[in-house]
Amino acid sequence: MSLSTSDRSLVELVIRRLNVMRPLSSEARASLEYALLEGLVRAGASEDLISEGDPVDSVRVVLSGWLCRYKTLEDGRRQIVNFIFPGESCDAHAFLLPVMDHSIATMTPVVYAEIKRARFESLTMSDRSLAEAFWCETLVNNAIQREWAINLGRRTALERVAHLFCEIFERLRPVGMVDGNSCVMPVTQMDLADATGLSVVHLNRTVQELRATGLIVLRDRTLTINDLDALKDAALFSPNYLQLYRPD
Amino acid sequence: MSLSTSDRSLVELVIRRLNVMRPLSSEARASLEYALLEGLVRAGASEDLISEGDPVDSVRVVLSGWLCRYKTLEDGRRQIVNFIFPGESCDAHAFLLPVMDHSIATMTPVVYAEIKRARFESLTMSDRSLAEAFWCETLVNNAIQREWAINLGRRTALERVAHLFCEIFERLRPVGMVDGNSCVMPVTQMDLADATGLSVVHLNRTVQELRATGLIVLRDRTLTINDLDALKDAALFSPNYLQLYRPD
DNA sequence: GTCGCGGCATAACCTAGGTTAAATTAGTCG
DNA sequence: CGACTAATTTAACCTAGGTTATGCCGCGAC
Repeated sequence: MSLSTSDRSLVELVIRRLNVMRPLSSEARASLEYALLEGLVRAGASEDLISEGDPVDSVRVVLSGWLCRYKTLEDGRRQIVNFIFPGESCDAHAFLLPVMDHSIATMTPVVYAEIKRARFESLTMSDRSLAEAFWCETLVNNAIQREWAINLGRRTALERVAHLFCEIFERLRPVGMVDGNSCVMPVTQMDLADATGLSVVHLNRTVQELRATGLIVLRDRTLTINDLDALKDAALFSPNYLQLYRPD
Repeated sequence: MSLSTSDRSLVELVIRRLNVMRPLSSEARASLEYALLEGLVRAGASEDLISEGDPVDSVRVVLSGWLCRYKTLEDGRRQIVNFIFPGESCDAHAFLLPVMDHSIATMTPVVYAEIKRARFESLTMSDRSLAEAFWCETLVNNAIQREWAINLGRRTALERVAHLFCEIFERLRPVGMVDGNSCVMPVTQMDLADATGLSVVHLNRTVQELRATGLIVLRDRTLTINDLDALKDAALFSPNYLQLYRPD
């Protein structure tokens, strides 16, 4: 695939983000950059990249676009169990288990880098900090999954939606994808409903309510949060679980 | 702490279980066994072993008893986000992140082995299969967490409770803790409610319903599943996500 | 242009599950 | 054994959120 300047800067972004998780040696950064640039792939919106039951033999690192992990029940009920944002990897280490337990779909057009298992393992085995950075990502993912459990199990509709907006905003911020108090929101209300365990109708009602109270503006696929602290209060949102900042 | 014959057999059980995840070398088994026997600790029921916000510097491996991971909201709402059963480890690798994002509490008296971070890391660095076995555990945990998301977000009360019973049964089976079609159920309905995102009253109603249809008997802290396949159907339960059996 | 379709919005109605309260039973500590 | 307390059960009532339906808007295909 042909490389553009913007692809290169996206790769920089991934590396900068991993570097925040664990400081990477310059060799690690260089070899990862090389591997990423070599495996660039583009995909359209609403494509399944991998489905529940599929075996895995590569790692995908997202450079741009939004994806989601989801599971479905036999009768069609669908639950989005997590989003995947630029800079994050799809299935680091998933190849350690025989098959996928969930599916991954694109929600927008995406650019990602695909690294074959053998290549990925030789990268991480030759540099401990790189291995740890990817593992940290997996651990944070696990923490996000737990937060979603309490979101789905114990928060009201309003709190859930507010919480999701806070989380999206805070996860997009460190990869430079928020602009002031706004960020893109390139997904349908159907998707938001599937992520919050609500029906589309009630999701819509809830968004109306958040608009009416002036907490957010959601228009033209853009989310604007007028008062982030107030939204966090409404959501009972506490960002610790995202582990965005190392203490040291 | 003094060792009993039964402690030794519990340690065997942990090692057998990890060995199913990844075949372990005999040296790995021996050194792990030694580390486990050295760190035995007992705790009573309803004790917090570690709380949200605490730093972590050891790994606990459960030999007997039930624990749960939970999160709470400021106003007291509580969500149990997962159970921890004998043979499983509490927080393998959690020390890679600065602090805990959730709390872990005992639900019954427990026996566990505590391995300090440095010891754990030297164990896993000297044997790749051991490291992979523990990582697989973390990955399966992640998969369970996703299944809980769809459980909380998209299943009805009856399906949720039935699903939880199926999961508990299937997770206890490989560690020899089911007897025919029965297993212990040493937790209160309050706990089951917090795990399924229901109120205690409705949890009770739902259990009554499962009893009335003859699917289960729940009495004297013992769960008996009369027809496991029927219960799985009622729950839309599919055990893939537990990755209990390696394909090979 | 207009046909068709996907996404958003709103209304009317309904039900699964929450809440409150009180009775019953089981367990624990003297 | 009796006194407390924690856990279960049941009942009455209520509300958050689901369901069904309908209209509207914007957009791509032709």
